[in-house]
Amino acid sequence: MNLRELSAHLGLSQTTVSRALNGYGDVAPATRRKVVEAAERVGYRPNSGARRLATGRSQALGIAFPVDRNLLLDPHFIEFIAGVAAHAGEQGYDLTVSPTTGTEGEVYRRFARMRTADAVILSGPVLEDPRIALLRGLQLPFVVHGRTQTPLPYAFVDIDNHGAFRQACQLLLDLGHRRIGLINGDESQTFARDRRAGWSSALMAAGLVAATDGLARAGAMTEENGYRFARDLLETSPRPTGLICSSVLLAFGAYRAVRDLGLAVGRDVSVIGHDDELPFLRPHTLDPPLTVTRSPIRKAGERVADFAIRLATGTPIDRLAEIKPVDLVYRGSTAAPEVR
Amino acid sequence: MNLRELSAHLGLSQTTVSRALNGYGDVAPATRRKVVEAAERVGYRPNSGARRLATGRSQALGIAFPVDRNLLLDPHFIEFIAGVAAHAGEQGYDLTVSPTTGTEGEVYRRFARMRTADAVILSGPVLEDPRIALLRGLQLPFVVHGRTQTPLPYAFVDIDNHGAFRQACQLLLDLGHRRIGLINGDESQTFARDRRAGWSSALMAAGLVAATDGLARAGAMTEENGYRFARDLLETSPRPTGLICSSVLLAFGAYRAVRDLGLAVGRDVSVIGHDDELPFLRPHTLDPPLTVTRSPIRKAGERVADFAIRLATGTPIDRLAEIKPVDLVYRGSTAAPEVR
DNA sequence: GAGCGCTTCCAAAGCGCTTTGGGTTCAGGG
DNA sequence: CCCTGAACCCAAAGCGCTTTGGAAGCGCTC
Repeated sequence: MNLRELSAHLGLSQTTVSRALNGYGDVAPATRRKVVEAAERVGYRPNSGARRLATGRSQALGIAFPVDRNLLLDPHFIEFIAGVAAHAGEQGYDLTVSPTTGTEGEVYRRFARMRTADAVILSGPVLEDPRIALLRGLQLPFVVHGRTQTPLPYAFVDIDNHGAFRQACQLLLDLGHRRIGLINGDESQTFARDRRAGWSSALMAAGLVAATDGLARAGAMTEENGYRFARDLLETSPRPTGLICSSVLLAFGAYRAVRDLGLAVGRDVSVIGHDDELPFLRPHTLDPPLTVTRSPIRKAGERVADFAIRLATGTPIDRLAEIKPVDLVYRGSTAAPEVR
Repeated sequence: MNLRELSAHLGLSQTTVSRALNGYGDVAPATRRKVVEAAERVGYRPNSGARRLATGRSQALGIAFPVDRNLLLDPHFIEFIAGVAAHAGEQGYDLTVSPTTGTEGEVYRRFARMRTADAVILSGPVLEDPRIALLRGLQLPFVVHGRTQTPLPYAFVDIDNHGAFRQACQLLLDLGHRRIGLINGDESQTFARDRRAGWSSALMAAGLVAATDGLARAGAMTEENGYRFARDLLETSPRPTGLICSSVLLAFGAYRAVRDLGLAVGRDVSVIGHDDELPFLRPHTLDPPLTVTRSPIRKAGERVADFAIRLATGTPIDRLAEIKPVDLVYRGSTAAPEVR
């Protein structure tokens, strides 16, 4: 069933039916109701190719899917995509994921030229991200998950990484900790830098300037790295009594390291992790339950999709910037350090 | 730059340029070369909407993305998608993921009616899967990752789950184990049933008919469940000396359970896991390194995409069925049971 | 009752591609 | 020298939708 058939069936012109269905004016309420009902009844769905051709818009969001880079290793990214997909779907938008090896430029160029996506979503921004300039050049609307350095305004959704990690570190300081290690994600990415900055700013403010030296490790957020980094830090002397991890996966590894060294989480070493709410790794099921800074990455995905759609439909960029606050959830993995 | 401009630029008709670019006959080799070069040079990309409209095909593969069901919790699914995306991209196909809450019917109907995907990919089939009939009814080509029960032939890619788990169980039997537990994925899904059948057939063949009773657990393949199920099994008496897990994530949890009970993997309890080669959870990094049955789920994704594209371009279904063999990799987590 | 402004509808012109159904040219056979 | 067929190319007709530029009808006012 296509538009022509539907309008013939209704005894109306294609114009009117189209306008009725797309919510334009110039059509009497009664007519509109009739049209909408009929469309519903016969199960009319506009052909996406035709609409795409006629409007030049594709009703799709694009996202580059790096098949060999770190991002993919990363369940965080996936959970984020889930959020994007969920919201896009609700709004009748498709999500086109285009895999890419190496640089994403090729994909964006295709998106732009084939008009295959109305807006694209940028993940894992680094401090000076060449993709920004590329997308601007291509005139392809984009929204960034995270932030980056660029003179011009751009649409983004981020969480308060700095604040979260400052607060986490402050909590440990307040409990009496003095040597607090940081197990961070890849510090070429902005979120990780922000977190490090948050952590060190708390230490600085407490007058522990030297305390940042050698107490940070960074790398891909895997359990394995969590173990390695934690073990590495815990073997320095004097031993840190607190560890702040950029993900639950890292914290997971840190727990294992603590145990392996014959220590106990909570008693000997306080641990805080950042919880993106990955559904298959829940911090409260750890033993002891993990204290976390928490911000659901899926929700961020939804918000990003929302921004992307609005951007594609004309909302000005400067309205599309958001920094979400982060919760701090106190659980059993943090305590005052033992007196020695 | 569109076709018309390109052909004007070349002094040829749109027809010829189109035919040259799409590899049809009726165009002189020299002309073709010239056209292809020019297209390359000016960076011509056909407008996907227009092509879609003209051909009725979309050059896209579809996949329903369940945002609230178990699948999504599941890094296995994601790794699979990565494979699909990688191969699709290589072949110039897009991957449209359409999120769905609850049933996938709505999504497929949309795919079919809007011709938004030339073929769809079906994940996590259950024994009697209603989606099969639906897709057949919609005339939407599909390929299944896994298998299901249906009278008519269908395209699928599966691994030898039965053989793999029989072999894993046989290995433990050969080492002298007699009580061997199974920690399985959700047994409404076919792969999990097949694995259970493989496990029990090995036990049966060894004359241990009763040994299957109460020694199997099943549920979502999370670390948490791995822990719960393993702990549960290890607290039965007599204690099983071997555990076979349907995923490394489960095995991960099982390790934790073994340790928590003051036992040691390898010495007191032999563990085997199924390794889908999730890049962020590597079995050989466990301590002791995990013995696995191994089959990269990403490769399966690539193969499924390959099948889907071929299906969309006319390859008959009966050529598109494949059952991959599974490797068994022997590592330190398996040993002969202690004599008691 | 002519003129005007509204509302409601429509015919028709594209959007950029593929594909049908011929043309035209040229070589070679009768 | 004409005819035939092969090789190459082209004009034009859609594909199904949106959107422009009116037209028709209606109730007013002047």
